[in-house]
Amino acid sequence: MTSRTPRPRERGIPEATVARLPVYLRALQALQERGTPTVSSEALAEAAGVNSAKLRKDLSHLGSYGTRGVGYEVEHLVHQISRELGLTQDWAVAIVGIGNLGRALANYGGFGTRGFRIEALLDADPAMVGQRVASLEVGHIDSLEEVVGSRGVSIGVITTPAEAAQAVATRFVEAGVGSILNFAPVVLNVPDGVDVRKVDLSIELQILAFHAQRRAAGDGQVAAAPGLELT
Amino acid sequence: MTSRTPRPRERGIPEATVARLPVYLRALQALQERGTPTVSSEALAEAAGVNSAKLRKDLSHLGSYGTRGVGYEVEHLVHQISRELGLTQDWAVAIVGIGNLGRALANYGGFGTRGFRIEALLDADPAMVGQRVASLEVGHIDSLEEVVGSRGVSIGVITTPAEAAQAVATRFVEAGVGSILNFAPVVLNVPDGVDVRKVDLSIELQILAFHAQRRAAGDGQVAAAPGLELT
DNA sequence: TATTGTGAAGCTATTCACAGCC
DNA sequence: GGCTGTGAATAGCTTCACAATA
Repeated sequence: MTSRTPRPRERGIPEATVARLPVYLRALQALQERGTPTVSSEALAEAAGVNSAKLRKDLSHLGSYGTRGVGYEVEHLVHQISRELGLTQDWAVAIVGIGNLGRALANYGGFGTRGFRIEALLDADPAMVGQRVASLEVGHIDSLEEVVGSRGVSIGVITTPAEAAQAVATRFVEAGVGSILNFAPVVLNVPDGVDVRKVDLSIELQILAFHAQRRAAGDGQVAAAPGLELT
Repeated sequence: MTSRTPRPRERGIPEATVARLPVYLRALQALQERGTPTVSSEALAEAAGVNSAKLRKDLSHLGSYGTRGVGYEVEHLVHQISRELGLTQDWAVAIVGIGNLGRALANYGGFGTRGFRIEALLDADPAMVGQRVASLEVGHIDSLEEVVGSRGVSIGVITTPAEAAQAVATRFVEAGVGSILNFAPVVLNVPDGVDVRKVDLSIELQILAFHAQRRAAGDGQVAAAPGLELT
C-alpha cells in the first residue's frame, strides 16, 4: 500500500487506522451474514488478522461503540464504519486503459459490497472503443473530461501502460477528479490535495523476494528452492 | 500494501525502506536507459516521489555508495539495490486462479525487468485446464504440490475467488512455498515464517472514499461531485 | 563548493496493562 | 467476571540540520 495524505489531517483518524477499517468492515459483514449479533474485540481482531489492543484503539477513534463485558454490536459497527469510510454514498468510478487488467477490474463485481459504481471505461485504442465490457460500452479517451463532468466521476482508476499514465492522471485532475488509483508502474505527479494510491505488482514481488532471500540466507539449508543463479 | 514480516529482523534494513527500494530501482533503471552516469539524492528523490533526506537514509542502510559533492553512480546503485532485493537470482512464480485477473498478471510481461519467471498457471475449472495463456498451458490445481516441487516455485500468487484462497494458501505452504501474494479479499492464515502480502482493490477504493469524503466535508462547497445519496 | 551520511529531534504507530464499566 | 477504552511505555519512521569530505 502506499498513500499520499491529502491534507495534514483535520481532527482526524490516523492513516494507519483508516487503512484497517475496510478489513474490519469485511470481517463484520461476514459475521452479519451469519447472523452473529455481537462480537468481542478478541474475536474480531482474530478474524481481521490484527491484535485486539490495536483493534480497540482503532475503533476508539470512531467513538465508543462497544459495551464493556459484552463486545460490539455487529450491525451497529458495520453502519458506523461504513459511514466513516464514506460508503453510505455511491462513488462514481472511471477506468482508463481497458487491457487485461482494466477488463478484470471492470468485471470484478463485488466492490466491497457496494459504495462504488463503475460509470465509464475509456481507452485510447480505436479498435477497443465501442466494445462492450461488463455491460458498459468502452468510450474514447478524448471524452474523458466530458464523461467525468456528466457522470460525476470522483474516483479515477488508471490501468494504462506506464507511458500513458501521467497524461491520464493530469487530465483526471484537471477535470476535477480528486482521487486516483494507479496500477501503472510510475510515480504520478499531482497537485497537493489530490489523493493518489498505487497498486504495483512488481513492487510487491520484489518485497517478497527480499524476504525470501533473507530466509534462505538465514537458514542453514536452502529451504524453498530459490531457482537459477543469473550472476 | 500490507505485510507480515517473517521474523523480527536480523540485523536488517527497516521494512519501510525495503518497500521503497523497488521504487528507487525503477527510477534508476530509467536513468540508466538514458545513459545518465550519476545522480544526486535530490534528483533521484524527486523521480521517486520522496524527500531527499529519506532517500539518503534509506540508501545508507545498504552501505556508503555515494560520493560527497557528486552523488550516486547509477550503474553501481542499480546493482546494489538489485542484489539487496534478491533480483540477481530468478524466482519461480505460480499463479493460481486463471480468471480475468490471473490472465492479466500472466500476460503482464515486465516483472520489474526480470527477477521473476512465471512457471505455472493453475485453475480448478476443468474447462480452463489445458488452455494456453501467455504461452503456458493451464494445469489443474490438483497438480499444485507436484508443480511447486518440480519447478522450484517459491512465490505463489493467489487470484482465486475469496472462498478458495485459504485452501490454496495452505497447500502452497505445505508444499514449501514461503512467499504468497494474495489478491483474494480474505485474510489468510499462515504459519509464522511465511510471508504474505495482499493487494486488495476494494480496500484501496474505500481508503480513497474516506479521504474524498473528508475533502468534500472540509470544503464549503462540494468540489468533485460525490454522486448519489443512498440513505 | 556541492552533496553525502547521520546524530538528534519530532512524530506516528503499536503494544502493554489496567482502571472503569456493564 | 468479562471486556472495553485508554493512559503510559515502547518501537519505528521521518525530517532536520550540519559536520564530514570528495
